[in-house]
Amino acid sequence: MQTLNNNSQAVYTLQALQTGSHVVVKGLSCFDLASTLDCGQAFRWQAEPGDESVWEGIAHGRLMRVSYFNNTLTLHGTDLVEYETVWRDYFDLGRDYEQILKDISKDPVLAAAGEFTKGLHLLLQEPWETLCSFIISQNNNIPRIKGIISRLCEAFGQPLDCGGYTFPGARVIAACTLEDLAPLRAGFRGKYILDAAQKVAGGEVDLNALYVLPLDEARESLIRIKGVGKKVADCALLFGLGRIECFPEDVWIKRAMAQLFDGKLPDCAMPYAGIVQQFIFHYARMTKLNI
DNA sequence: AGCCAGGGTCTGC
DNA sequence: GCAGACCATGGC
Repeated sequence: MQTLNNNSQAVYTLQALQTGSHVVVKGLSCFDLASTLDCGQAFRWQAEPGDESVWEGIAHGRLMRVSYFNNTLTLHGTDLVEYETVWRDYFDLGRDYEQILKDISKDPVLAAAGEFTKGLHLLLQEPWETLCSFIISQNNNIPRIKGIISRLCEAFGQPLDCGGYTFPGARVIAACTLEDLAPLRAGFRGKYILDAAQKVAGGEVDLNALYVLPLDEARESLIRIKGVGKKVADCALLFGLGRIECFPEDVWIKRAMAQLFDGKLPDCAMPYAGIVQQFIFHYARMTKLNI
């Protein structure tokens, strides 16, 4: 079902129903939990052992258990109000990915990458958690990023009734010393985490302003933080603030761009740059570009 | 053992 | 503007 919002952009509306303490979203054809939750945009999701159709993670201060089967997404332990205020946007369920796939398939390489990664959705995560996570990501590998973040949450987050810990707020981290952060084993990134927390908690960097600031100004604001360059800033803007015009270029993307696209993103991808970036990243890593 | 990991900073040209 | 050393840590 499609309707129009006040910007005259097509809005994709899926039927969501509440059954008991679950919310069920039906008719979701272009969706895949494994590639969405384990493609290096978020670091706190885990598949049920032996079952890639059920995942558990903590976001927005809540433990969420999701499953996807037969074009139906089930969100456990929530209600329609929370779905509409948090999870619909988090899983980017208001966007028509079939249409995106159709549009980018004008380019044959993107068609292949899009088909390969079909179902991968962009996640709209929380700004501070995303910024902090991608500061930790620099010159690092995904398993170790997950470990550092896990220790960060356990040490400074709030325990949840059902297990696990929330991602600690910037204020909590800002009150720490470098020695407090030592157990995280974040290496040289510890001082960057502290500077980010201090600037965010102190209001020097206003993350909520970044939703609407012109892109270059938003980027400049983030780059004031020590340890934040263009790539980390773009990741925070894309994954934490939904700025899909960002196209973060890490080592994999640089390799893929040179090898697959002769350095230039095809025009048909431009309206969805950040989303397509995620397709290319996942495609490049999974195939190791041995084509 | 040595290289690499969703980079950034600092120095020196 | 651009190259190169360096930054901590852990997996392979």
